[in-house]
Amino acid sequence: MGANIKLKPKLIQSIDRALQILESFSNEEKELGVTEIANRLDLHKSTVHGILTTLEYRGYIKKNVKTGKYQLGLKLLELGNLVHDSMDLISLAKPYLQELVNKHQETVHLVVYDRGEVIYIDKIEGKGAIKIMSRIGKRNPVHCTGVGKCLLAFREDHEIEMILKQDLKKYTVNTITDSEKLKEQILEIRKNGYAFDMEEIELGLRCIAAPIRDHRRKVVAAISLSGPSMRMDQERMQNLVTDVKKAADMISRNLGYIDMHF
Amino acid sequence: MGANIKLKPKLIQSIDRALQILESFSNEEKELGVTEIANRLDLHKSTVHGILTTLEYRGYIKKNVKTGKYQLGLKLLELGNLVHDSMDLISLAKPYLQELVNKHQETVHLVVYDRGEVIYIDKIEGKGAIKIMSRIGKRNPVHCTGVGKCLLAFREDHEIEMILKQDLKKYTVNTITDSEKLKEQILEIRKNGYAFDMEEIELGLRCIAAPIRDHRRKVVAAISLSGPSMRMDQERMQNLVTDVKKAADMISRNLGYIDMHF
DNA sequence: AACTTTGTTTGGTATTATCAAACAAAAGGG
DNA sequence: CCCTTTTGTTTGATAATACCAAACAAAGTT
Repeated sequence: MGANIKLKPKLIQSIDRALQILESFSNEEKELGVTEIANRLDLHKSTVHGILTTLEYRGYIKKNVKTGKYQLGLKLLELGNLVHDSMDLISLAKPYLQELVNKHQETVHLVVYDRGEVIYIDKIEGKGAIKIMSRIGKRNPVHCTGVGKCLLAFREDHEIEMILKQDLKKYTVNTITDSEKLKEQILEIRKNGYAFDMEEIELGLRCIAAPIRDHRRKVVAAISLSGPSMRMDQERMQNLVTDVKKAADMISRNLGYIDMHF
Repeated sequence: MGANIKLKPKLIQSIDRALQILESFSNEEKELGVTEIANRLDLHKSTVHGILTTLEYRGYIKKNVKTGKYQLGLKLLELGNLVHDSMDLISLAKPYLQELVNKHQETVHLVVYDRGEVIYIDKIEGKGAIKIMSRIGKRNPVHCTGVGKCLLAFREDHEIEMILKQDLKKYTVNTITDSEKLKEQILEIRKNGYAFDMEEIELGLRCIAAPIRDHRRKVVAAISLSGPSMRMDQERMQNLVTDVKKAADMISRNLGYIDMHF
């Protein structure tokens, strides 16, 4: 669970269960039955039924009358859109991300940092046949993604130390699990203003990432351009750095960031 | 509440309250405090606090450490996106809607029917200075919107009768509140395959709407092109009908609909 | 610095969510 | 086609749990 060291606070059981039910749905499992959910969360089906009734009444769940199963409701589309619209960052960054995609035909991500993890808040796919497995709202660790290392590099020292102290889970042979080595790279990233991910979370996946700063010069987000290793040799990656950094800088400027170099 | 005749079922209080809290947020009120919510929903602040803690733990709510107030969380972005992705209709319709917007520079909507009401599931804004007040996820009555009348016209007769029997709320001087007159119009819409909204829900707002059918020839959605009356005179509207119908037909075809006219 | 207003924590109480069991309605299989 | 199995729904008794109130803490305001 990343650097989320927070202890589980006193939760309201029924609400917590309701939220867990919502999260049981996924792109692979768009429809779930009562007993299916009950087994998964180890609850009684009558309990699940009651929760579903409440969720359905408010539009968070919809029952498919044909199959009798349940699926996520349109209320979530509404609330999701509300969140989307409140994030100025997304709409502001969109044109620059689109430009990157158009020019290089690789998938681009926009992410923010949240409690020791990275959250994808926008994504534009390249035309390439190879799709990157990612999803808006998805969380990933910081130590093995380009954007993650970018965001980590500009956090406060004590927070970095905290992450480094924790167990750096190994995802591939390239994942950096040695905290000393990661620290070195963080210093590099700070100096250069960009990061690479050399198949550190998934074999065959490489990316270039760069940080986004707001008007207070604080790093608040990061973008990345990812592609399959076969298209991402060292030389091309080095060439892409300029464009990725430029896009990130343009977004920063739109957030009120003023470059002090002159 | 439209034709939603459903009685309030036995709801789980705490969950229902939690959902009501989520819905308290809006574009105008992105941040709310504990007591603010408590007063609004007539709950004790300790109760609200407990619910918020649970919602926050799961990421549905995020506390702004600067202001101390709460706002909607990124988990809703994730779930909203999940719903979005499961609706093939949206992505499938997008290019045709975009084409309409590009050509006519007016706002376009994509809607579905749900329990006697219309729900907006996508929207692309025109470049025009006058913005249409609408929002993805918003519900509107069927009797006074172009899309609503479109969707109603192709429902089963008994459902139409049910809607007609109900009180047709007056929104403007142009709102059709006479069920006989509405019935006549519905027959017209069935025959012609498109509907007008002549400032029936909001003064100064007109639109052209057309139905979308799936592979079973069933009307499952509708689109509309809306604009301010000053740009929407009778002549232009009549001219727009062709393009709106054409876009709707193209989307229908993408859903597997096969036209039997030949 | 005193006073509001706000968010948070606490624990007793009664409401309420939960469980189990029985029912109903489909689905599957012989 | 009927019987079996699985699934969704309803019920009511019980104990757990969400709720309220009151007290506390921390800001914000005058």
